[in-house]
Amino acid sequence: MEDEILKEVFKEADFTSEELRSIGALLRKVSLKKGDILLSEGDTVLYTHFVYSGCLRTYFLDNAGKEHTLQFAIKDWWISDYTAFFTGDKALTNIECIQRATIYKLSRKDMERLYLEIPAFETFFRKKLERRFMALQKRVLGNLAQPAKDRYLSFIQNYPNIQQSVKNYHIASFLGITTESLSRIRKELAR
Amino acid sequence: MEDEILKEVFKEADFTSEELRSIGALLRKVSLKKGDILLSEGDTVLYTHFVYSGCLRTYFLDNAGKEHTLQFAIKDWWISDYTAFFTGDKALTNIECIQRATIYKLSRKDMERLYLEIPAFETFFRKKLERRFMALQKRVLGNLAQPAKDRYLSFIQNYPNIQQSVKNYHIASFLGITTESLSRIRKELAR
DNA sequence: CGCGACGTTGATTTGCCTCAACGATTGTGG
DNA sequence: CCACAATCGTTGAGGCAAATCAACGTCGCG
Repeated sequence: MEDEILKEVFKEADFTSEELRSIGALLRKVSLKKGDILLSEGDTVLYTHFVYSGCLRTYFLDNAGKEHTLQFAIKDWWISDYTAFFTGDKALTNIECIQRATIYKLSRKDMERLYLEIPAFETFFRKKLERRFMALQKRVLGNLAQPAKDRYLSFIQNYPNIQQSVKNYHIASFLGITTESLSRIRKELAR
Repeated sequence: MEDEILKEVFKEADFTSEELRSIGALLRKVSLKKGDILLSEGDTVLYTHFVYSGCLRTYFLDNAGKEHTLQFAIKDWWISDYTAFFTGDKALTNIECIQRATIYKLSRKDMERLYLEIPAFETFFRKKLERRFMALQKRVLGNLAQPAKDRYLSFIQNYPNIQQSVKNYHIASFLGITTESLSRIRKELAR
């Protein structure tokens, strides 16, 4: 994997150049086109993925057949079915490429080894996890405390770059509303 | 701090007994009675807290004056305003003791030092964080995909021990519904 | 061009909220 | 230990935000 890309993946980390090299040797490039499924419900989840370009989403399919988007990922984000990735259980979600993407995958096995060998590696992912945790908590709070319109406004404010890459029905399924409701909200805001 | 308690706090961790001792030296016991406020909105959050006994809750107060419970914590759980604790920002939430409690607090400063000195300490909290992350994601999914009744059923199934310690209006504010709605749900389920 | 995917609009329904009143339970001071 | 108040939970009537169901534009693409 190319050096500039590797530096970008771990730009906030505190690695020596040898450490960086040995980590980079474990990342594998994957190219995806729009519509590709990176992961399906029921799969064993061996990898987490760094998004170098493009856009992906994790979604859950409920009993009624409705999709609920858990996560979007664009440049510089990591994406996986984390619950399955952390526990070893089968995936409950699906990951779909929604805009032609280049990603780099890293296996749980290699991560476990790196956690032991390179303390700074564990620090890097602990901090990533802290940030993801905060974002999720903010989302829970939004779901509890805000009506749909406010959640939509927060969304386009917090993820201006994602908004361009995704369809409105993806946003609706992320916010927990129907496409019709989102359409009406957007109409009202357009005034 | 007493050795048996210390062992319980870190029972899943892989520490040497010297490591355990030096960590234990940094934990401070705090006793709380029902109604005590451990942390208020606007505070600087210097500590995270291990609950040895009793029950606490983290809640957010919205503009309309409504409470939204983010987290309950009973025996063996850690509790804080994590967003403020991680970032150093002021707390946006409050933490209240809802059942006489004994807790042990650990400062961020000490944690940072331990992260550097004892890699197994970072592993311990990374894994804790992974579990918290999974729980939160499950909650987001529930909010998106389930009606109030199903969320209530999941709650009493997942937290049977907490249910005894908290009032119904605490549960309602956790589920994102009113006490009246919860009352009607319970009535319907009682049949 | 014509078809499928996406977004919009309208009519109606529904799950949950609001407001108000009233039991039940808990806690407390006399 | 009882009396009374405060807190907590329940019930009912009415309202609202968002869902459902159905139909119809519009855009992009094979």
